[in-house]
Amino acid sequence: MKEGTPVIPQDLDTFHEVIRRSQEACDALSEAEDGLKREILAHAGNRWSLGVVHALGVAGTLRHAELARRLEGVTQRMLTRTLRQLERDGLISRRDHREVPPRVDYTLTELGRGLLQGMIPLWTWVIDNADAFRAARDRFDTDGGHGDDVPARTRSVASPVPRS
Amino acid sequence: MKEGTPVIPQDLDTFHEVIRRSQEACDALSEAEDGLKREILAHAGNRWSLGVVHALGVAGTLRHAELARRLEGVTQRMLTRTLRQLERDGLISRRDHREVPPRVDYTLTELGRGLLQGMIPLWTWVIDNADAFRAARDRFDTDGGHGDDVPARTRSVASPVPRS
DNA sequence: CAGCATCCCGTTTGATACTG
DNA sequence: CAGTATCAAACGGGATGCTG
Repeated sequence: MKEGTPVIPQDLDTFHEVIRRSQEACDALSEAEDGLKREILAHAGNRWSLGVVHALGVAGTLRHAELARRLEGVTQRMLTRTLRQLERDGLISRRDHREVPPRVDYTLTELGRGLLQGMIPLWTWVIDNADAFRAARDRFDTDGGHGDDVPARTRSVASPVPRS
Repeated sequence: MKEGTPVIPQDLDTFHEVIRRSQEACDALSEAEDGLKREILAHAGNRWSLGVVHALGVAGTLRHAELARRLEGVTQRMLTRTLRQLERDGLISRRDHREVPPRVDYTLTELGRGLLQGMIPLWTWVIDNADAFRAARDRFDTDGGHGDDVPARTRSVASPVPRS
């Protein structure tokens, strides 16, 4: 287990301090803000949003087709949808050159860059702990759910079918 | 517009530097990792996951019913679902005391605490820029989509119906 | 109290085909 | 090339009722 060591070495004290701060921040705001928070996160989890934002963050400006190529696997439909949503959220800006072969390009806004920056520590962390995630998942699925760590060990991995 | 000033004052140079670093981190890993990254984010956006993780982060350990009370609005079904998912991801750990009135409590794992910590800067940022988000949305919806910023200004706010 | 099963709805995602 | 329209599948999410 050469990866069992890192995983947030913070003291629990420090940890709760930080959480407290965020707690206050949340309480200081209305429910609407809390919804917004979750909404943004939800959009970020929207399957292609991350890829788009990241691609634009790296490349600066990209055309529709270029984005489609970089994400590879996305359909025009979903790409357009995603772009619309991101645009609506003010994360990217759309520029239509209105030329005869259509030409539209997208770029991150200030807001979009800010979000991307805010994301990086998080998902760098996710990548660093990818093994831990997989291990946890394996453990869970192998036990057949949490199984209950029943004293009588009748569980014996009856259902090898993971439902995810 | 007393809120038009802040919004990430970083230089573009610094910005691209940071993005570059994350780009390398991504490229250094397989597609599976990229999927994992998105998957985690998606789970985080799952409506109740955030609340559960946050609640556990603050309280340390909570029972099923206690969580239900704190989230208020969640159904047992969704709470159980969420807990299962989080458990599977290795973010929380479940402990069944197997007593006669059932008693199960949940707590964050090391991994869960790490994720929560990684989340905080992000969503603090979201809260800080809540106004900017709302403004962007207003702007977008009022224009009737991106509308095309057509030279002929025929748009004149025809559809006051926001479809979200 | 904890949690599972069932039904049921809306949204998201995708495959495909079509327009300017 | 950029975008829309339509259809169908998958999933999230809620309501309700039932177990141990």
